[in-house]
Amino acid sequence: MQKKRVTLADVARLAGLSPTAASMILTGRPDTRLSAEAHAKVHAAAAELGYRPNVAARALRTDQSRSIAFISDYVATTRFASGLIRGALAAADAAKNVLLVLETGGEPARTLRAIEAALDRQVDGVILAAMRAREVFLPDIAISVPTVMLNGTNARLPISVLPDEFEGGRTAVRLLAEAGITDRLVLLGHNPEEERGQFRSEPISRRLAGIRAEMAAQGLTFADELSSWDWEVSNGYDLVRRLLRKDRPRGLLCLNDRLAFGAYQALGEAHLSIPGDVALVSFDNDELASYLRPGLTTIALPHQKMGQLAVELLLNGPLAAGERLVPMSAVSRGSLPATTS
Amino acid sequence: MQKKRVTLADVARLAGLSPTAASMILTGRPDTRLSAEAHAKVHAAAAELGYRPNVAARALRTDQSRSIAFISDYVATTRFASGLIRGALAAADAAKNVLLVLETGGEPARTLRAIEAALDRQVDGVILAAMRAREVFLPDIAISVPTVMLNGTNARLPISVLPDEFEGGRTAVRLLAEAGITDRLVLLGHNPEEERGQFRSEPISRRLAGIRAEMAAQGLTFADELSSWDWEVSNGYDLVRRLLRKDRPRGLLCLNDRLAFGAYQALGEAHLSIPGDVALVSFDNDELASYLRPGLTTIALPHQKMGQLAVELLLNGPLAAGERLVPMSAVSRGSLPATTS
DNA sequence: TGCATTTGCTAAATGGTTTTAGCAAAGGAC
DNA sequence: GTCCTTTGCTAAAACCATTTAGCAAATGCA
Repeated sequence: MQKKRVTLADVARLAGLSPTAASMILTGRPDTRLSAEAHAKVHAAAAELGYRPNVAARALRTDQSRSIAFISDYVATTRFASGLIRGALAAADAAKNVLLVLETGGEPARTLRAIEAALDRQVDGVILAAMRAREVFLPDIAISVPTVMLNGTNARLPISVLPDEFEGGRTAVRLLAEAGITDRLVLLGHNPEEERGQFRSEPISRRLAGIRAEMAAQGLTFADELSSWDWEVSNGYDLVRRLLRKDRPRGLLCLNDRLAFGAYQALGEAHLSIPGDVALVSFDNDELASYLRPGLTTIALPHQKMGQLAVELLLNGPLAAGERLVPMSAVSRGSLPATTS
Repeated sequence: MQKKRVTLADVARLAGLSPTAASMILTGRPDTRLSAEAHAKVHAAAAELGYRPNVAARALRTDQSRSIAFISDYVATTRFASGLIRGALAAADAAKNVLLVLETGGEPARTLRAIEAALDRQVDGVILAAMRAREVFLPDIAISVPTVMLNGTNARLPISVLPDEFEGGRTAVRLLAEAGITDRLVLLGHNPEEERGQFRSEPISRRLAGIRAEMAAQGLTFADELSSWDWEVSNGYDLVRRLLRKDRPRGLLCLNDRLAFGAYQALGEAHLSIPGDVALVSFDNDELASYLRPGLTTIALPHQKMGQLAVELLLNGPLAAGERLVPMSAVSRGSLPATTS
């Protein structure tokens, strides 16, 4: 007993006009010559019947579905990275679009399948997102709709939205310098191969480049650089524990918040106080940063803005090649001593 | 110069058959009488041309879009809750479906808009998800497709997938008892109104009910019950700090992992060791639990399985009313003393 | 008045698939 | 040889909105 869906023809009939007229009026065509009276009648009829256009029919005719695909390697691995989706969702919603979310696990075969599934559904655009910034796999298939990379790069698709890691790196160092932490400074998480851009992540190389640049500008040097391939909590803990056996740092520059959390644990065990004995600055503004005690001062990844920008780029095309860098801003909590100004 | 999309008519022409035949063969109709030769020719032609069906056209004709809507209050508020989406995504993908993700912020107006947007797009089913288990707003609109609640409840829509909180609560207490923690036991996060089911969350009431039931069964009582409206890290810290001023608990039963993390911080400051001085059990298996030192033993919310089940229910209909309870299993890390068996 | 233009609207085609109804040929029963 | 059934396939309608081309009436201009 499902009531049949209301179609445009129903609206037209009730308004005493043709479907043509109803369509033109409801889609708000600019140059039409239909009377004000006709407009009123159609709108009234549509409202009365609760008319909702059939998107499939419209898509068939116009090749536009008002939906865009968000294809990512992982869906919100970090709570914070889910900001990418959230930002995209908000921007899509604002433009009366809808997001098709697909997950690839980073696997080429699934990526291909995901792109095809999206294309089959007539999406108006594709966002290829990476939860952790890095070079992204792009299958060898022509994507016939506008496409942007989000938080990742690929040489074959030079349209991307990225955090401004270089400036972010500089900001972190500046924060330390401004807080008067200028010696016994240790870098946590650096990885030599990484820095040479060999592996993983071009954006992370930029983060390091920014750090180096600002260190030089401030005339500072690191007393030590502890490298680690993974950047998990346990790595931070192990590195700092080992460090504390020989040296006592004054400041720790951690390449992400999880490393910093590990550092907190090691410092706590050694009964060192933050920021009195050791100050910390970190990157990402992971959910963790606000949980720690004292709160962790960190350079935030602007995930939400990035997601939003990606959708806006797609929708407001045409797309120009190039990178859009979104600023990373410092979130000051308690892991740096208050500036004496 | 975009090559035009390959249509079914193209395939039929190449195969030397009618579109009717091609359609029947490619959709795998069971009772057709087309020859084996015809099957071979159509499949060959489709493969050669790289034919992909136009989902919009198919949706128009069949009212089925092979896509389902995942409408949630928040997208992955907790990193862990994103398991809901991930599970749904995996199950959808396995059935060659796609997920339309929409966020409502818990607002009635946005919820209504989201449902309409989904229905406009001919989704085959709707999942109404809540990131934090609770009573969910349901707008007064007829949803013409199969619908399930995920991690939330609503009296008007009695089809839901929920964690088995009652059994989960019992498991937590059993874990403590088995580890020999039977006195100076403190409950952390209980809220009297909550327990009476007045506010927020029916599922959480069940968690408490399970705890009470198993405590009684084991002949145990709580030495103290610390209540708090919010369950953030800082609440756990404050409560335990205050507790330590007068008492020293032997075991802490925390109602979620964030509270437990706060407890870790307070215990650490007081130089109490875990699990030697104080043992902890908690709920959720938030990402946090694995970061802590020692790791936090916690009763996991089976988010991924729940998301998967929700999609499977929709796809394998017909839907019977009722709750599907998904078991919560214990994840043992280091916050309980090893069992002496 | 006669012709051209503008105004206000509609008929019909279109998009790509599924599905209903049915056709022609072959085979079977008698 | 006739009639009925089965086999293998197709023509055409249907789904619903958009859009092109164009029609009839009214208006403008001389």
